[in-house]
Amino acid sequence: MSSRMQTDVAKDQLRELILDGTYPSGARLTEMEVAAALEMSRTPVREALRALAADGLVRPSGRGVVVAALDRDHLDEAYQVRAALEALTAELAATRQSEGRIAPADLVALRDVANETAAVTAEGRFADAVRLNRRFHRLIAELAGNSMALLTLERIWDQIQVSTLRSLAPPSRPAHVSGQHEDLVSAIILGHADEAAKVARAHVLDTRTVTNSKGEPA
Amino acid sequence: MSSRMQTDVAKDQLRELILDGTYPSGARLTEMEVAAALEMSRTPVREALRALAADGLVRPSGRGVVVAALDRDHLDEAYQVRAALEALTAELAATRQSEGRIAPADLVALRDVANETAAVTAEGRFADAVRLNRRFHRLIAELAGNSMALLTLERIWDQIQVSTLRSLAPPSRPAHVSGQHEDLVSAIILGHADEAAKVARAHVLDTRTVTNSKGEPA
DNA sequence: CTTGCATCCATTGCATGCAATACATGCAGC
DNA sequence: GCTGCATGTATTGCATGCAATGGATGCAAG
Repeated sequence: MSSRMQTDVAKDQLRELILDGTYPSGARLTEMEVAAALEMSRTPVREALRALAADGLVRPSGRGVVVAALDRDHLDEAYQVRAALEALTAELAATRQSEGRIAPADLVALRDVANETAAVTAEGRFADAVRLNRRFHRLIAELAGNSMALLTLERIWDQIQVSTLRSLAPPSRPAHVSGQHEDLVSAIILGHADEAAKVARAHVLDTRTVTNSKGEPA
Repeated sequence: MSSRMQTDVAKDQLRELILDGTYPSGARLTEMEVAAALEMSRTPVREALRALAADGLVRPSGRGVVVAALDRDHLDEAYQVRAALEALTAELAATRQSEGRIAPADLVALRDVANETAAVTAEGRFADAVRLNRRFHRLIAELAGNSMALLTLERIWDQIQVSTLRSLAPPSRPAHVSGQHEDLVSAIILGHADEAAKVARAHVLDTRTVTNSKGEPA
């Protein structure tokens, strides 16, 4: 049964196509179109679309579904939830580290990703930067050892990503963001749970301000 | 389209049956059984089961699905996420209150539910207490005005509820719990955001300890 | 040129058929 | 009596047919 059903294939492929902007937000998808594109029947496509709707990536709109985008208010809400959860994962990761339950190699990997993210951002490779940034935050969530938090965050990240795709802008202060990442890594490595939580929350809310405000001056 | 499809009916009914213990955790459900019980074909049932699986209420298990229960570790994870999110909603609700954006009647309603919860708990009507307790927490999430947080919490509440159904035990210190509810209501009414967050987090983690520990003495 | 309405048809929601398959059952060998 | 394998069967995953529906289209009236 677990042999990757077509439903799963369809869901993963559609998710990918939505998150990389091939199907931009607002695009209308019909079962038959997608079925034709993925060369399968309507049934698995239908199930995939419903699953994506449950994840908030598409939204039923009259006939068929459209790729969803959060409006400004809902995007703000998503960032608030994300901030709360990333504060949690950062805190948990730092705590585990202070208890010696995190492998040094994992911390090295985390720092490497942070550095790589800073590098590609500085180079202006924004698509790569988005991917690495997300990987950075996911690594922390994984270090937290809370699968429920990770799962919940993945859903929220997806929604934020699809909602901010069109404004695929560089951070206004790349060095600032990289510095925050660095601070977060340090707090985790040092096992400072409260500090890690504080930095993580501030970082997420800061990111929200940058990507989601009209004209916040530096 | 929005005219309550059979898929939705099936999902809601099954969710209800699972949450009230009619289908206890571990019970195996087959598409055909459910289809017969709900008097519809396999297709909408199938979609409902997949939706419930995405919500974590059932889990595919070989042929068919079984009603899911979180093991001790995952239940702990769920409580951590819940604590983080309820701290957020309490904080947001208090903030809105301090900004005068909450109708007095809503606060009265909140206090009423808290009192009623305390009353039925004291009376030993535990099933009612569970329902009211959940309503209490949901009211706060609604006052927070963050639909994403509310949605996320609903999912987690569902999973916790189905996982703790069998131990439908009274809180070991009902007055203690009621006092925490009271403190939370007060913090929100006074608009003390930080305090509300702190109390909410502590309350959830306290609940976890009580319901999820082996033999914590009173 | 715009507005209202009737018609049409694309598209969905649901039912059902069919093949694949995982699990249970029972039998043989040890 | 226990273990391993073969066979049978229940149940799924997917495809497809059919009726319902709602949005688009075109026409007529103002």
